[in-house]
Amino acid sequence: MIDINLIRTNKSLVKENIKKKYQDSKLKLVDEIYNEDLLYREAKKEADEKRCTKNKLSEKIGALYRDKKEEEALSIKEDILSLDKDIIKLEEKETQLEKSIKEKMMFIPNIIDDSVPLGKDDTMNVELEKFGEPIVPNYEIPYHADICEALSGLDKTSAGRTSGNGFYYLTGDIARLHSAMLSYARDYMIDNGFTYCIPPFMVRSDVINGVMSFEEMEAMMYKIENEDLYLIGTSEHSMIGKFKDQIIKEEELPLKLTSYSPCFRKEVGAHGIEERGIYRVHQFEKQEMVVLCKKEDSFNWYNKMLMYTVQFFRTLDVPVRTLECCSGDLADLKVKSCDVEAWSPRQKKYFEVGSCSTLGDAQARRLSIRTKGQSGTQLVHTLNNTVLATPRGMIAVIENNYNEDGSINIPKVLQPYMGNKTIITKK
RNA sequence: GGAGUAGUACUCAAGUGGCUGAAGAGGCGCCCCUGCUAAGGGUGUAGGUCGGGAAACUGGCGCGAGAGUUCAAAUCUCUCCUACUCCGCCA
Repeated sequence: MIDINLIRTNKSLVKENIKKKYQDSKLKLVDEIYNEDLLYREAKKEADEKRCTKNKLSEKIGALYRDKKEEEALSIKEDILSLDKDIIKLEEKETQLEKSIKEKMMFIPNIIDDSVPLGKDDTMNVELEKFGEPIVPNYEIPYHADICEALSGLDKTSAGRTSGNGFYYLTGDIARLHSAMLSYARDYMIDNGFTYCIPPFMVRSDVINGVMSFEEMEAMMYKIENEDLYLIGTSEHSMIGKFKDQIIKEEELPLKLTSYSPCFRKEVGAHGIEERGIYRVHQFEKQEMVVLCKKEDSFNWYNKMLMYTVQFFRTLDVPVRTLECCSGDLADLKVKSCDVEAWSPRQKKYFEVGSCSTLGDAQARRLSIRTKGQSGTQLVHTLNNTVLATPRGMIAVIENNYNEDGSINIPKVLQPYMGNKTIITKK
C-alpha cells in the first residue's frame, strides 16, 4: 500500500513500479483508482458543503429553541429534511467509492528502491557477497533428518501420528542444541543493544491485515475456530501490531526490538511441506529483530540489520552469502529485501535461513504508526530481519559441523548453552 | 466464564442533548529571577484526520470501535473491544 497522493501526482511512477514487478495486470487498477479518487473528492466536497449548511441550520434551531421560537424552528427542520435527502445520496456515493479505492489500493505494490535488481522471479535474485569459505569435506554429509535420527534427536513418525505431516519431535541433545541456538541468538541481539521481547503468539485479524497482504494471509495463517484470532506466522506480526494507532515520540526512535516466538505456517504456497526433513515445517521457532525508525534512517538500519545476521552465523562458523531479492520476487509491501543463505556442504549450495526487509512506511500506513517531532507528524518506517529461524538454522550448524563418524561438533559459542558439551555423539 | 466501574488530544483531566473540537494542567516556545541542580514568576503556542485553496485561510469527520435515536450526541440506546475491582477456574 502506498500513499494515494502518489497516484494523484505521479501516476506514471506508480505504473513504472508495477512493470518492474511484472504485475502488468495491476496497471489498470492505477487508472481506476485515479478516476474514482477524482469522483470521490468531488462527492466529498459537495457533501461537505451540504453538511456545513446543515450544521449551521441546526445551530440556528438550538438558538431558536432557547428563545422559545418553536414555530420558526419547525420550518427550518423542514429545510433540513430535504437537504438530508441529498446528503444521504452523496454519502452513499462517498462510501462506495472510498471502499472501492481502499480495496484497490491494497493491491498496489510498494514503490521499490532504485537499487533493487530487476527480474521476474527468484531465479533472478542477485548474490551480493559471500562470507566464509564454503567447505566440502572429503566424506559425504547425509541428509539432515538422517543425521538427527541417527543421534536419536528427531522423531517425525510420532509427530505424524499426533499432528500430521510438517511436525516433529526433537529429543535429547538435538533438542538441546535447538534451544541453545535460540538462547544464543537472543543474547547475541541483546549484546547488540536490542530489547528482548516475548510477544503474544496469537493476534487479531486487523493486525494481520496491517502487516501482510491478503494473499499472503490465506497462504500462511492458521485461524482459531470461533475466535477472531490467528496463530502468528512470525513475531513480526505481533511486534509491529504492538504499535497500531500509536504515536511514538521522536526521541524514542529508533525502537530496536528482538523477539522470540514459535511461528506457525500453513505453507500452502508453491513449495509446500517437505516430506522427510525439518527444513520446511508447519511450526518452528524464531528469534527476530524488528526496528521502527524515522524514514531517513531506514536504509542505514537495513544494512546494519543484515550484517547482524551474517555475523551471527559467522560466530557459529557457518559460511553464508547474501542474496538480494529481485523486483519480481519482492513481496508487495517491501521496498527492498535480502535473504541470508547458509552453506550446505551436502547440497553444495546455499539455502535460505533468514530474510531482511525494509517495508518503508507501508505497514505504518496500514496500522497508523506515526511519530511526532519538529517536522510534524509522519509515518515511521518498519524493518524486520531473522536472527535465527530454527530447525532451519540448526540444519546449517549440523551440516557444517558434521564429522565422518556421525557426531556433531558443538560450536564454541553454543557450548555454554549445552552444559559445556563440545560434541554430540551416538549413545 | 460471571458481576460492577471506567475509556476525552503526546500525558493527566473538566464536561449528562445545542452557546464544547473540547475548560484546566502538564508538555512545548520565549522572557525574568536564582544559578551547581532543583524550584519559582511572566508570557506565547499547538493540537487527530480527510478535503478545498498558490497562500492567508476554510470545511467535513473525529471524545475506545461500530451501529442507532434526534434538526442536533462526548452526553441517550444497542453490540463489540480494552483496563481496573470482586467472584469462579487454572499452569
